[in-house]
Order: sequence, then C-alpha cells, then structure tokens
Amino acid sequence: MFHVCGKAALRRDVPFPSCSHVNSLQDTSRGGMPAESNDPLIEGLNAPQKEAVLTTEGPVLMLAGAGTGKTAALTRRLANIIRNRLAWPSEVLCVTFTNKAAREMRDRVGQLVGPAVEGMPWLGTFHAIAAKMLRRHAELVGLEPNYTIIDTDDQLRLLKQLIQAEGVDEKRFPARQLAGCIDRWKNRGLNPQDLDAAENEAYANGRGQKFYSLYQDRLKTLNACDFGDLLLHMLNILRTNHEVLEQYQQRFKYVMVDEYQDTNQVQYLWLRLIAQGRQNICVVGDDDQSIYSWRGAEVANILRFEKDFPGAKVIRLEQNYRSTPEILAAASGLINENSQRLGKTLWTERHAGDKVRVIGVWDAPEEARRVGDEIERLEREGAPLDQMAILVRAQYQTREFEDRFISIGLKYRIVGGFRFYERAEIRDALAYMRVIAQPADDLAFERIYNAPKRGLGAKALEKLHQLARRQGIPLAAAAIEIVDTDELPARARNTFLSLMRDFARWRDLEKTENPADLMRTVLDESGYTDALQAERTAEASGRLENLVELARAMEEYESLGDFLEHVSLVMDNDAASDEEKVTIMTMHAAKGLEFDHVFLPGWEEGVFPSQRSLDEGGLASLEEERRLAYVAITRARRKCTILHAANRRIYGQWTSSIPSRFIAELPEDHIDSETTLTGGASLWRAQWSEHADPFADVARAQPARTMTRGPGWQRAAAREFETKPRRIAETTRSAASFAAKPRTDIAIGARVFHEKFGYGTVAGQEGNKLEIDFEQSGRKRVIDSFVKLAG
DNA sequence: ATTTTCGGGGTTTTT
DNA sequence: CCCCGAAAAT
Repeated sequence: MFHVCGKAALRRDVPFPSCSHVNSLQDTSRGGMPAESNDPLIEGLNAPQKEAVLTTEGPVLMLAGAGTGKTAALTRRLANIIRNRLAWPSEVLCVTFTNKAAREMRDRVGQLVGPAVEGMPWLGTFHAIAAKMLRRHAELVGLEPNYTIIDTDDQLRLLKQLIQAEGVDEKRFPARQLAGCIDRWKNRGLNPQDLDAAENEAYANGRGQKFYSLYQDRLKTLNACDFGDLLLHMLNILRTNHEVLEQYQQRFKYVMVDEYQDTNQVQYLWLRLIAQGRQNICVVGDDDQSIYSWRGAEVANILRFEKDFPGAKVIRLEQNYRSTPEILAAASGLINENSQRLGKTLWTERHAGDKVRVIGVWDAPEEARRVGDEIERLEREGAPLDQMAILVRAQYQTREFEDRFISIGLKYRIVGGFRFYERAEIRDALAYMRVIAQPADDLAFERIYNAPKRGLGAKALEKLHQLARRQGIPLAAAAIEIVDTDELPARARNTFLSLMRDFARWRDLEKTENPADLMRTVLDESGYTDALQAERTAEASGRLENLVELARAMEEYESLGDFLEHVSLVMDNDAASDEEKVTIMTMHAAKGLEFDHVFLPGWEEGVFPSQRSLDEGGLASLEEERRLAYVAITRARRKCTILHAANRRIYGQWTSSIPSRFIAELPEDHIDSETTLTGGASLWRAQWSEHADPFADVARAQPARTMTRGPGWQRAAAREFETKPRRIAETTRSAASFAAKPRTDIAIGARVFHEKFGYGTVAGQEGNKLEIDFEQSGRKRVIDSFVKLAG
C-alpha cells in the first residue's frame, strides 16, 4: 500500500514527494469537519476517537481510560496531520514519557504514513527532545554543545566529592538525600536562587541551596548536565530568551503529549511556553493512571489544562477494547475507592470471560511455583509465552520467579532491572569514549584512569586534583601537565604520559574512524580487553561479550556524540529477541502494555501497597498505590491472576503477612478466590497451628494475639483499616510439590550437569537448592533435581 | 596498592 | 539477606 519514498527527500521535509499516499485526503478535517467515510485513518474508530483524530486545531484534552485505544487515536491524529500536509513532520512536537512509548509511536505512525515519519526529529521523550534543543542553545546556559549527560551514578559521585570538600558528615547527610532534593527542585523548575528558606533546610541544616549551587557550578565546569538539567536549562532559556521561544513557538505547528498525567512541573512549564504560541496542543492522559508523583508528576496539570488553554475541547475515551468485562469490573471497582479522581465510566462490548482469580499461598516459593505451573498449563493449551506477564511491585520480587523459572527451564525475560549501560564494563568503555569526546569530563576520567589497573592510585589522583584545581583545568589536562613536574614518582608520571599519549592518538582517530571501530581500538590499546581476558572467569567472558555487543550497537551511529547521547537517554535493555518468553517486570514498566494473561504476585500489606507508601505520604500515597493496582489489572486482556503469600522473607526475616487491602476492595461478583492454606495438604496442618490463619484473622477484623507478627502486620493491625469479610473457597490443591527432600548424592565441589546451563561445580547447598558455578553462565541457583552428577 | 573484613543500610517505581 | 563502601591488613 505504501511506496517507499526517497528517504533523502523526506529528510529534507518534503512530506510526500511524488508518491501519493492512498486516496486524496487533503480536503478534510480542518476544524473537525467530518472526513470521508472511507478514510483509512478513521476507519474502525469510535466517535470520540474520530473526533480526536480530526480535531487538529485548537487545544484538545483527551481523557483516555486504560485500553480505550488512546495510542490509536494519537498516532492516527499525527498521521492525519502529516498526510493532509497541515504540517511537515519536523513541525510537529510529539512528546512521550518513555522510550518504549516513543518507539511505538514512531512505528505505528510509520505504518500509517510510510517513511515520512523518519523525518520526525521531534518525536521522543521529554528528556531526549530537551537534550536535542539544548545542544543548539548550550552557550546560553554556559555549556558547550558537546556537553555530557551524566547519569545518577555520576551524579552521586560528584555530590559525594562536594560533600566531602565542604567537610559535611556524609553519614548524617548522605549524598542520596542531596541528590533527591536537587532532583525535586529541578522537577519543580527551581534554580538555586529560587529556593526559599524552608527548601534550603531540606539538606544539611540549611545548606541545601549552597550545595545545589556548588553542584551546578561544578557541572558547568565539567561541561555536563544531569537528567533534570536537560529540562531545567531549556526552561530557563525559553523563559529568558524571547527569540528562542518564538522560534520554537513558530516551528511547532502542532504539539502532542502522551501520558500528560505524568508530567511534572518543569515539563509542564516547558510545554506550556512552547504551545502557548499556536495553541494547537493535544494532550492525552488518564488521572487514574498517574503513578509517578514520587518523581514530581502532578496530576493537577491535567486538571488545570482547560484553564491554561481556554476553549479546550475535552474528549473522553471510555470504550475499552482490551479487557473482558470481569477484568474491567474488578479494576473499576478498585479504583472507585479513590477519592481524588475526575471519574470515568469504562465499558466494553466484549464477551464475558473468566473472573479475576485471587490465590492465597503459603510463601513466596510456592507463589513462584504456582505461577510457573499456570504458565506451563497455558502454554500446553497453546497460549504464546509472550502474551503472559508477571507484574511485580518492586524489583526484588523478580528473583523468586527467576529462580523458579530457571529450575523448570521456562523462558523468561526481565524488563528493567540492570540496564545494559549500567554494567561496570559498559560504563568503563563509555567513560573512555567520554574522555575522548569531551576532555573536561572529569567524572569519566576518574573512572578509567586506573581501569585497567595501571598502578595509579588514590594519591596519584589526589595530586592530579590539586594541580587541576590550582590551574583551573580538567583532570585530563592536568595529567599532561603533571608529567613535567616532580609531584609524582617517575613511574606514575610515565604511566600518565603514556595514557595521555594514547588519548591524543585516539582523539585523532575519532576524526577518521567510525565510533564502533574507535571503541574496539581503545579497548584493545588501553589493555582493558587483555585485563578481562587474563581473569579467565565466566564473569569476565560475559563482560567481554557485553563489550562486543556495545561495539555492535555503536555501528549504527555516525558520530561518537550521537552515540553517547543515545546511550544516556534512549538505550534500554529490551534485547529484541524473537524467542517467545514470559515477561517479568514492574507494574510501572508495564504501563502502556497489554498481555492476554497477567499474574500479579505479592498482594500483601507492606509489599503492595508498599510499606513506604504506607509509612509516609498518607492518603495521597495510598491512592497512588491503588492507581498502580488499577494499571496492573487493566494490562490483562483475558485473564488476571492475583496472588498473595502468608509468609514472606523480608531482609532475611520471615514475616507473616496479610492480604493486601486492595484484594478486599475488588468487587466480589467478579472474583474467584482460592487458597491453598485452609484445605488439602495435611502436611501444612502442623505448621498451621503455629501460625494462626491470617485470613481468618482478617475476616474477623481483629488481631490474633498468638500470631507471630511482622512489622507490616502490626502496623496494619494498629491502623485497623476497614476490611470486608474474606471470601475463602475451600479447595483441594495437591501439595505434591512441597515435599522435595535434599539430595544426598551431591556435595560441595561436585561436578554436575544442568540441561540449560551445562557443566558446573557445586559451590553451595541449602536444602534442595544448589548454588552452582556454571562454566558458561556463571553462578546460578538451581533446584537439585534438575542437575545430574557429571562424569 | 590491592585484598580482605567489617559495618551499615537498603528496596519502590524512571529519564 | 545481600550489596556496598570505608577502614585494616598484606
């Protein structure tokens, strides 16, 4: 249907050179006129969706509930604008919240309008777009265009240095806390001079402002920015430079914003300035899915939209196309408990399906076992693995599932968690590149001056720092200078000399070689590769593989600068594998995604809602947790399974827990409850008597005095929150999986074979769990019945 | 200068 | 419980 148009022409903003796309649509839709009924862009859309697509002029607020085809509406709206030549692709600002969302938007618009979308430079996350703008105007805030974007890790190291230099006790006032304050200030659009006395008190007895200001100065010297700066600097520029502001107001004929409920103050101000020019702004959001207030998002922004842009057209999308009525009812019932909401009524035409299932289990391992069993059953019935997901509240919960799935050989992938570029070797490699690209990057220099080990230590660095400070130059420059002094032993001076010669050579190379080859050369010549190879461990070989992977990723980029920006802002861990796998991720990461089958483990007080949200933040915080629950449930298309365990180990302490209040808030008619705890296995009865039945307690809404209680339980009991009577279906679930006895034929040091991981040596044994150093895949924990003695 | 040991702290959630 | 960073040991 779509021809591939000449890319070069498209990049130059010629939207549809000679190739005409589908029917002639040019005559439609200005001001919301009805379009031709055969317009493929609005085909299959419901009335409000059509309205959203066709209302291109003026401010539009789209209130879109979960699964109501919001992305379809948004992408088609964008496609409509481009196709009807209301704007060139480069004249549309389209902001999303995550890279994933940006990518999806790009893909889907691409499907609608063809390769023209490649000429859409202003489609991306807030941070990516702000970074791009800032490159053009860096000098206005005292930066050079090749500024470095530092991550949280660098930020913390830098703050630590400042705190130490000021002689503040780092134990009492941790760098993390300062980082938190600074982030919050930046999220609110506050510069150091904007802080009032109360804010100033937030860190180290009234030294908040001092440190914030020191930190900003230091960043400027390093020619660096943190994440928050990208937006704050741009906001400052737009506020103070009218020409720049006007330039962008003129440029962007249309502005679209996804997940508007998650914008924070600085994003809001930035957007408002830009959109105020032409007023053609369309924001999409759902107050019930606002789950990022902890990082400064303000739902108020969405409530305020009609005031900011008078005459805004409000469009509500309420027909849900994703989930069964049962899932929808459960989610709606839950979110109804929240007091602060605009209120929407989701409905669906879909046929009735299964009820939402709530399963109570004994402990976390059983929970993982149970989910694993269910997934295998679904798989046997023909459900694809990539249509199943386990959504957890916090990252640590993934582990239990990982362990279990490894031992039963179930393919899974964990989204989030360790990002590729957060690994030490990747950061080291990138630090080399940063020093090459930007010699003022002291943080990068400090990272690699002795990696691999070259016999340079703390005192060498200290001398270097002194010299750098005296002369007001970066460390890399000081390293050149120090060679001609007698500040260091000859040995160290020579090391610096040769290191800096290497860097000079690499910088020359940068001009001629592509980034990927440059990095291979650097890793080679710096001795980094050799050092890893010399280790001869499974871990080191994994690191080497990662570095190869990194070099491969660099192939796509034309310049080192492009690549570094991409790494710091865009790169994520979604290793595109076509293999079918179960997805394990946090509820936050799942926003915007959908799966046929969703498992929601750990619905216990203290886990979800999380203890932290219960301890601090009061009602608002609890309501955010509830919205998170709403988001989680509404990810499911066909079936949603919620689990809670009676016992869980927290910080190594076994803790009894009670089911989450959110379970009690689910409308009974749409729920099937089941617990393995009250019926069946006689084996459990014995343990039962020691651990009074937590569900029975909740049913009576009074504490059982004999029960061993964890802190979460006590807090919950003390609060005496309202609890509906529990619904407990007596079931006869077999306890077959419980009995596993540890094997006696395997001892530490034994060589064993595992189907998935190959050969390895037993490093530890605990019950029926083995810790094994695998030759190929490193150290893993496995259930003993899945290994054979080798040889 | 590197390795070892000890103690403290930490878990939400993301760009 | 586990990971990290900072002092102590080689």
